[in-house]
Amino acid sequence: MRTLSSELKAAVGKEVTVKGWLHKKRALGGLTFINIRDRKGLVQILIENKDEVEKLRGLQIGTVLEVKGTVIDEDRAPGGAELHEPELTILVSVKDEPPIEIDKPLSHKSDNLDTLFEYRAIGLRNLQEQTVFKVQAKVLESLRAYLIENDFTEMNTPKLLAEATEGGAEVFKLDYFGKTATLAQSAQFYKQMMVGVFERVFETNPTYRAEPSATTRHMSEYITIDVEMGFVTFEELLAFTSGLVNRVVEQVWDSYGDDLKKWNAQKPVLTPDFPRMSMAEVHELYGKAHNVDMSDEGDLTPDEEKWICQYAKKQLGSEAVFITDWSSTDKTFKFYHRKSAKNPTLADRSDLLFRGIEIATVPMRENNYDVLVQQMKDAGLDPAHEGFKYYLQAFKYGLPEHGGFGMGLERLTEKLIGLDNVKEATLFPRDINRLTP
RNA sequence: GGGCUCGUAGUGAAGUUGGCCCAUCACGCCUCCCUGUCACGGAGGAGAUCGCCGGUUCGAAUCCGGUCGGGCCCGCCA
Repeated sequence: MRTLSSELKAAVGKEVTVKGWLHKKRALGGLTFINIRDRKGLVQILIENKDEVEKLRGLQIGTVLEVKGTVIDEDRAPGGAELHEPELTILVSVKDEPPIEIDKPLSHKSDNLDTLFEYRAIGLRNLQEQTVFKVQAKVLESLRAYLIENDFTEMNTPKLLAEATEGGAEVFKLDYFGKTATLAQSAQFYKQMMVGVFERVFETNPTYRAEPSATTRHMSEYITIDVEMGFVTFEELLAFTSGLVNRVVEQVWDSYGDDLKKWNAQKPVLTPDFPRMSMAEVHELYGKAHNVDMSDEGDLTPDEEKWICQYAKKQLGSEAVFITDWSSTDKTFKFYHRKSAKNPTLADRSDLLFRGIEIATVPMRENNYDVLVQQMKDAGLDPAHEGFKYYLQAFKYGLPEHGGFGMGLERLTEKLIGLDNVKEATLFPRDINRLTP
């Protein structure tokens, strides 16, 4: 029977067997301490027998071990217990030393990220590094729970598509049995179609963009938390999204608050329902503060996103803020967005900014078939095109008022922890320069 | 796509107004000492043709040209 590091304290006095990786060795002469890493953490083992210490000669960190020993209650040991009089069995001997540290903080300087990714499989054995992805898994777990509690059906839609028709981003093209296929730039069409079936749907799957971007916030493959809900008003949608982010933050800090201290991560200050600021308001405030005229800008500049988040934190008491009142007459308007009933030159759209970056677009969709077809035509698209045919079916045969969002999982993880680059929050990042490991 | 910037042992850094440098420091590694470490401590040691190619020079990690590979910002985009 294998005992895990987390179960050690409860097994005081017993003889147990632990299995894991040699994580650290400290030889003090007659005393040698080693740490064994397993999926729950570390076990400290005190070795006094010289023959047992000799078994490790020539073996490096990463060696897979089985250790039988007696659990001793010991205040001086991490976790309050350790193994004594151990008998070591080498399961996998490792003679090559790891290329990067696994027991010291790794450099996350932008110049060194390449090294981090080059040795990703080893570097992540570092307990501090693991935290990033434990947090990310918790983000997914908690938002999934929140969505399921709210009657959402989880689904998976195809990522291999016949053609790019959504517009906007560049897409990847690949050979598909002689035809040209594209990789999905979003689940947009499918999640809307499924509103007509399940009312509330979500998925957390990869999204592909072929944009030649080289920034700290873009990748060519990333996970989108795609959520779509029917019979919802714009206000209800924004409130629901606020609730989801709040829930994620609470659960992440409940589970990993201690580990996050090592990253100097501060728990986000949030209001239950995030504040809203209009695009015009942001341009004006930023313009005044920087003595520039932003009124002609349709979108937010990266610097505005950073600035307005600091403003919202100080003035509105929230590190998350919705930017509303987007134009419906410039390129930021997509044909599937809904124009505002009160003012048709604006769209019922909002971007969710968090800690200086856009983490989600949260718009209402045009659900009237005739209006949607007209907006397609206005955008220079052909509603009769095969790429739109199946999408439009859903509307023709009845789709209620609906809206949703696409939230970037890695960006959310990055900002929760306070990392500087979205790639640090990605297990194996894909960007314009990197396709491996 | 545009601008800027970086490349020195396995890792992270110093040196970059040419010569004190066949290259310095820390971590890691090897040998030895050390009975409570937990970023253990101490002594010693190995490990780098300074990304690559060419040029200038008596002399190049350092200057110049080219080239390869990163990074940051902007644009695109989410």
